[in-house]
Amino acid sequence: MKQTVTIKDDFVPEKIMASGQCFRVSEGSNETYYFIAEDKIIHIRKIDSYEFEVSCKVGDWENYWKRYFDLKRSYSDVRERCYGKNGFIDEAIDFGAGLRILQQNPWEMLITFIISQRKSMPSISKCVQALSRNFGSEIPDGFDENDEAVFAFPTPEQLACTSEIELKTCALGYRAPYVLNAARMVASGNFDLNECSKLPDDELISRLTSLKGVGPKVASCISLFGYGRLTSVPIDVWVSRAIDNYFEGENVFLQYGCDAGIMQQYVFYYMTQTKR
DNA sequence: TGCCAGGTATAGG
DNA sequence: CCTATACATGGC
Repeated sequence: MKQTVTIKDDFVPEKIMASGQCFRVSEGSNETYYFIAEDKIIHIRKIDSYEFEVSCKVGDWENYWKRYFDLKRSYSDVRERCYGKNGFIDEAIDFGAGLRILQQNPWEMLITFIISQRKSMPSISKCVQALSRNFGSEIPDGFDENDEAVFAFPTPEQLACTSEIELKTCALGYRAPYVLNAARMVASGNFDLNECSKLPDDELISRLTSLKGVGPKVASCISLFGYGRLTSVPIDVWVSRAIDNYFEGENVFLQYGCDAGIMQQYVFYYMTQTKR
């Protein structure tokens, strides 16, 4: 169903697509963006300053996508209250205005960020696409920017009954056993992702890092993008470089408290886009 | 061709 | 606690 929605806050799909938090987004013609999450797909196109044309299943906009895009939160308020504490962060905020932290599915984040280690963002997208196409279910009436069928991200059960050999056909390399183990742990009920959402931030991280292939950085990404823990600050090579070169080795994100994860995202986007 | 990509596990000090 | 090294794969 097509409908017009009003979003009176930061929302630039192109920036979100390039921000390294979701790997199932693509751009079609007429600046239309295709987001896939779980067993859902949405097409989004800007038609006016605050007006967007969205196309998705009836009810999904209200019941799913508004939460996915974190539309309850005012990111312009966040930018305003965080501005002025640090010159480099201010630059990153200005550069990245339009970004949001998506509230994605924890299972998808778990697998996606296990895969992400020592891979480029395009490579991660290709792996996720291959996993979905090979092991996920086709989304009924779902079509991408090339008018081709779209596949949902595989469920824990679907991945649990694959093999390392099969997974390696998706270019997972040495991460294949990590992914298979995580899938079996979740599918068997030995690792309950829903229960994890009840844990405080630090316990959530330690629970996640108990899985093979999940270290502090990957756990921070799952915590931030999958569980909406905005205090999480994933420190990857780019953010680490920013800390070394522009923050005199100090983790300046901590002083932003509940907005720290958002500041991290602005800095990551700024660093990667400008190749600092 | 060597280096890097949204790192982690492991061994050794 | 710390540091060093191996790890698959693809792009440049």
